[in-house]
Amino acid sequence: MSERQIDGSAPPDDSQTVDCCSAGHSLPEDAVAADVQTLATLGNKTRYEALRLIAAADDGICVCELEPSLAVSQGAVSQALSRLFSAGLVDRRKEGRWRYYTATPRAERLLRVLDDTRSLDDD
Amino acid sequence: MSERQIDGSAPPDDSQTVDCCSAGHSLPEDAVAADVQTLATLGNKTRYEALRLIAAADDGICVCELEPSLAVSQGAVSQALSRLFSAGLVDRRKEGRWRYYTATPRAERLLRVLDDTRSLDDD
DNA sequence: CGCTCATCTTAGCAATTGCTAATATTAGCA
DNA sequence: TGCTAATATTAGCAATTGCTAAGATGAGCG
Repeated sequence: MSERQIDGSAPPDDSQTVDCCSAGHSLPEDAVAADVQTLATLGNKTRYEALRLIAAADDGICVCELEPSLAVSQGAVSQALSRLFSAGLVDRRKEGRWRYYTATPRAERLLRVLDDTRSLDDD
Repeated sequence: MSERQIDGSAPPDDSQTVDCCSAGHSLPEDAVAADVQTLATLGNKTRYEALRLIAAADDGICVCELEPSLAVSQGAVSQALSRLFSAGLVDRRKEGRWRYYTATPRAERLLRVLDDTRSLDDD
């Protein structure tokens, strides 16, 4: 049975966390989708490391420089960068034959929080 | 062909971004793995929304309260919470028959950065 | 004790992901 | 213009994921 109702002992009081029919967190549906997309993009070793390398380079870095560090094929690197771009985590500029990638402020702040909280518990 | 070398025109100067054999970002392998794990955990709608709900509740929230808001089975909710816990994004305490979940500082800071940078570009 | 509720665990499967290999595109250069 | 280097795109496949359904576990209560 999954009738979810309490017989005599009530679980917690939901007078403030619940709005009308169930608990809510008040975030527009598309903001959620965008965040999930962003996080899923970074939740992959190739893309995460690509972003780290990009963020570590001061003035942008091109695909051909990234390739030797990421242990995947050229096509995979290109796919990773496209995905980072769609997620708003990198910007890119074309220069001659090369395409230079830079980290967006959003990406930089995310990386910073990860570093700041890795084994710490400040707030 | 994948011989990756420049004939006459050098791509960028890699005198500072490259260390010895290729570009590096100087993060221990297990820190990378942990971060990727954390991000992948949040890169899923069910788990992301679960964390949002948990973070929105002041004093913890139990599974039975989460269930109606997340459009998945009870088992799936439980799995989501376990994953959030392993990733260090929530803490849990047992109280009577119920299990209460709270967000960790790390989780709270991640959510805050997401909110702060959603459509903005400050740094 | 035996029952019921809250939660967790597991097996199994459909859907999604991430890669490689191959091919396309675009820009400089001879 | 034709060649080559840099990057992007695509198809296809193995591996992983996320869910449901079913059963297991553990705590309170009569």
